[in-house]
Amino acid sequence: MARNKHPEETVNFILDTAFRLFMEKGYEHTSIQDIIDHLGGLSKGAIYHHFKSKEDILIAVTDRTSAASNQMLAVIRDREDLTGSEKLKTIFRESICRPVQNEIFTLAPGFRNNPRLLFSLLQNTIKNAAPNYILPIIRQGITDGSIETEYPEQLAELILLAANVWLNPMIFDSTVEESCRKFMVFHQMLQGFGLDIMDQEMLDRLKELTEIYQKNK
Amino acid sequence: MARNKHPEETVNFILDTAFRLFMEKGYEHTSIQDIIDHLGGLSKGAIYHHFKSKEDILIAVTDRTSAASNQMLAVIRDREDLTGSEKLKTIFRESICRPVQNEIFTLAPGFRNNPRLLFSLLQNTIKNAAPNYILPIIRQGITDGSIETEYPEQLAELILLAANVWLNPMIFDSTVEESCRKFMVFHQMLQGFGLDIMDQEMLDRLKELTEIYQKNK
DNA sequence: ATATACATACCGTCGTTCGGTATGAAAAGG
DNA sequence: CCTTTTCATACCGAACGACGGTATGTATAT
Repeated sequence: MARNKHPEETVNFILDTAFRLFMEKGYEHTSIQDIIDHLGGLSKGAIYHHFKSKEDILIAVTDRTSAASNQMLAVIRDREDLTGSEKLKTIFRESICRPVQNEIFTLAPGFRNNPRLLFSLLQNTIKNAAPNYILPIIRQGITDGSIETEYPEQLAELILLAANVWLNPMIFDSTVEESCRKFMVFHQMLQGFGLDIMDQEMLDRLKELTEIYQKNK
Repeated sequence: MARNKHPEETVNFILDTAFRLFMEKGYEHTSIQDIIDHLGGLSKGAIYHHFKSKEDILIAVTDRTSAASNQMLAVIRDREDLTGSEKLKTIFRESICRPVQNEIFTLAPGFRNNPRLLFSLLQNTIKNAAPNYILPIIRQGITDGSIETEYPEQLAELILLAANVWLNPMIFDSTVEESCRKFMVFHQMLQGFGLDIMDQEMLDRLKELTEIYQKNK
């Protein structure tokens, strides 16, 4: 294949392809040759010129995916017109309501039988999202009186794990009914921490995403 | 190596060795050859005579590990002298207080950087432990008035995920301080569901296990 | 005698490496 | 200003070692 004047296009092309295959077949069941075959002419050398290993591709894929999400989180975190509690609510609404989720949820089976991808999601949740975005918001909530806890770091982790992992229909393959019930329990759990931030709109959207996923799996 | 008159000893030997290596090096970084090298004379033929694949070994390892745990869960589930709430408390105490945990927690790094092993723990928690052991107890708790919820299936999942995964120092590599704080948040979460079942003894034991793990990692 | 416990030689595929080519931009020379 | 040289970079593809897995052989227990 001819040399590309804009190599970042090639990199993005590889990442797009790898992400799709990782989601469809799982990381471990996607070989480098699989990626090459879906790259339309590009070779093994091209891949190993831009990435140093298969694992490196996975890291780049997840970094790129979480970058978009992180930006949304940062914007909400840094707003000055909301209480801590209101910021959390805004984050949950944004997270499930943003249209890009529709695409992702069609890339079934996603995280089922995909330990590596799930693991990287877990890592990103605990090492990045919780301490850098949720924790400052909870701290603000403590200050402005909208959240009460003695352990903001741990609350951030628990809430985010429940929301991002347990409540994610792609991970535990929930039916619409199960998603709905999980949502209610999650709502109750947040109330136990003094947070009343889940509403009907979010539940409806969660049902919608669950349906999209169930149809494509 | 000579033929063993009691082949189940060989099977157990293979499982012991594989489990140790999976915990120490991770499933993906343990090759069949690695296992053979630690088997003292046994060959690849022996392994593939008793197991049909590497994945099959992993399944057998996790089945055997959870079998012991399941038996304890079954005994407590079927007792007739305890309320649902009391059974949950007994399970949590037993889970962390049983001495066998000391051994397991020395097999660091355990689940860190070990997606497959963590994944099988997650699967066992959701597909087996929650519906077969915790759910009946919660149902009983609803009947006897010691637990209140409209969604017993989901509450079982959430509680067990929080306890087995999030609270497990081997998985998220918690310090003693962090374990302690997680315990308090978990306690608060359970209280939000009307359950006041965590006590000082459990916290002390959790600290102890965390220390054991931290020293061996 | 036969089924089983194990050994060994071998296979295809995997991720990765590496010597090589093609290309284009910048520097040097006219 | 045009040409030539230089050099970094994009990409190619054969080859490699290690891997998981299999086929076949052999010895032993029942």
